[in-house]
Amino acid sequence: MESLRTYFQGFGKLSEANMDFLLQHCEPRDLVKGEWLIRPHQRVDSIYFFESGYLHYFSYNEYGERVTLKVISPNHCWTVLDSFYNHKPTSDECRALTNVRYCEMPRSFYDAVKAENHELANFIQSITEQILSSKVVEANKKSRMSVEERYLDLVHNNPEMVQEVPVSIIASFIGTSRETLHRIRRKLAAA
Amino acid sequence: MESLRTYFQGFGKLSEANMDFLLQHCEPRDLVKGEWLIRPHQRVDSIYFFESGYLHYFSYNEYGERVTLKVISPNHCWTVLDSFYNHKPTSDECRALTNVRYCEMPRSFYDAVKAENHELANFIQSITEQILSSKVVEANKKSRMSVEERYLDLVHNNPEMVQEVPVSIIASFIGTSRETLHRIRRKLAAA
DNA sequence: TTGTTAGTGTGTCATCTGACACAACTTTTT
DNA sequence: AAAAAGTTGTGTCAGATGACACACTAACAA
Repeated sequence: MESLRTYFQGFGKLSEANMDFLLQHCEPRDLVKGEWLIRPHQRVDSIYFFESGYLHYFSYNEYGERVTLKVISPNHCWTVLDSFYNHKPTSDECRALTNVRYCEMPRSFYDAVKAENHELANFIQSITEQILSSKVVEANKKSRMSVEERYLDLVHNNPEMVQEVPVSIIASFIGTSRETLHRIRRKLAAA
Repeated sequence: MESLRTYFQGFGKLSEANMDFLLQHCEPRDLVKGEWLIRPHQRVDSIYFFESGYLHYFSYNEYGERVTLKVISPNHCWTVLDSFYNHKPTSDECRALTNVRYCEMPRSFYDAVKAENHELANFIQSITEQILSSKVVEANKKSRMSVEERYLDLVHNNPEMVQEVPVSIIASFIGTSRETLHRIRRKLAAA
């Protein structure tokens, strides 16, 4: 739970009372490797914070091919925003790639936090703004990068993920085939 | 100014008094083709709403190549979020591709709106959430699409932009070269 | 232990793409 | 009107990529 406190502190100052109020309502939970966090066609009614482990967030395209949308790493908040904000089911899925420890904040509590007091409402607004901003910065950065640059970026910024997650999933995460990623790795190993 | 009212209404209900308060502080302005909205190394201290015309939002990579980050279409709000939220200069640029009519909401007013009353604060929070959600949905959608699919998507959803904006800029917007986009257009024209 | 399944390493080949070169056409400037 | 600058159409070619095929290894269950 302390990692979640640290995570929130990174977004700005918050009184101790409000911070405790926030943390009180986050349920700690576990998944074993292979379990689903999100099953297809369910509604996502919680925000998740991951303390340890990796998850695979994916969907299927019109040809039935699995498409990786994200590999979720520890120490981040995450949810299926479209489903969470708009109370609608998602066709996406999310499965544990390793054993996972996480916290769950149900929507009812998220709404309660926003209504509790000004400081908490502003804090949530600030988090939303910062996540939005970093999403856009990240998307811009990625749009400039080649597959090889994206892989090197991953090795540099998230070496543990590269160890823990199958090559085939990392390949689809960075937008290429298993074979092409393998060529890149072979080339880098030779150098 | 009515198009801005319609745009805001799309995000949910808002009392007439608050809607007027919101619209009162948006300054209508113009750009002629080729003028800069954002110059390199400036700080972006406003949110913009575009009523007509197209703009080119771009930066330069480490090799001095110009990279298109977005082609901005009418009836959307936009700003350089990282610069706006964090009060820091941006190295990006934004230039009018055609004559442009737009409204400007300075940060001072954005902050005042959030502090004005609960309804406005919630309204801003809701807009931020919806934009964040649609950003993620859009990024996921684009990650699944080939260059040709992205072009067809553009022709379908924004045919006017394809008419008004140079092919070379559309090409870099959808992440390919001028020549490759030309091949795609030739192929589609033949069919 | 053995069989099964999932994941990885590697070669071949057809196709796609980017870079370059240059001609044709448009728009803007002088 | 002439010149200059910007934009578009097109061919060639080398290099990158995806699809396929198959051997090999690791993980796991019977």
